[in-house]
Amino acid sequence: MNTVFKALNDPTRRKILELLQERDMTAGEIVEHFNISGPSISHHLDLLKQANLVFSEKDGQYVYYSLNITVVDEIVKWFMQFKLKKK
Amino acid sequence: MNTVFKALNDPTRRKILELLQERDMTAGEIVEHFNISGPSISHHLDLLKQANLVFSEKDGQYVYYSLNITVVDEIVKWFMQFKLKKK
DNA sequence: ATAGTATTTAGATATTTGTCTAAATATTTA
DNA sequence: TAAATATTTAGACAAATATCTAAATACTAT
Repeated sequence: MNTVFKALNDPTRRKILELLQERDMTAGEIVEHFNISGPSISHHLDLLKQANLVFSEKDGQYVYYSLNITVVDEIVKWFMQFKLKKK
Repeated sequence: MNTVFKALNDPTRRKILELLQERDMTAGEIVEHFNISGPSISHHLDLLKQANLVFSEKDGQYVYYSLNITVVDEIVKWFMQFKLKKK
């Protein structure tokens, strides 16, 4: 849970999630959407992976990134405790 | 949204939210739940307030803190985009 | 008014974080 | 095999963050 909130605490990483929500992309394609160096984006992708928010799959010289929605369930569940218990 | 994710990116602050979900508390009561100095907790409460995650109300020499759930709606909505659009 | 309690503000410090460039690794193509 | 392309790793650095102690502010009670 720590890694998830950490991963979400950056506008660039949240934007990456929104991009991947449209379609899967290679690291390079993701880089093109930002004015940030490749290595920096690579680092962001690593943090998203550590948080289990994205998958990565190598295909030749490319690496495809895609969303992993299963963790979103956990987060929403965490927030729901605040909605529910307040009467 | 930035301030919200920032506020959530700390275990102490998330614990404070969970405490307040049980009942409203004074700053001092909150401090008792942690091995962290009063000023540090005060700073955490300030960040939670900036994110509109908590209210504070002064009553005599005490300051009562309570949850503000309205922001939770926005966050859940943000996460829902990932649940919905993936077909 | 003085002393005591509750909380916040100020300032300092060590750690974490986001970014960069340069270099390394992996793959494709000429 | 050599050159080109895609991506990650390594190392450096400035900015942000969590924490502390000391001091300031605000209120209560003797």
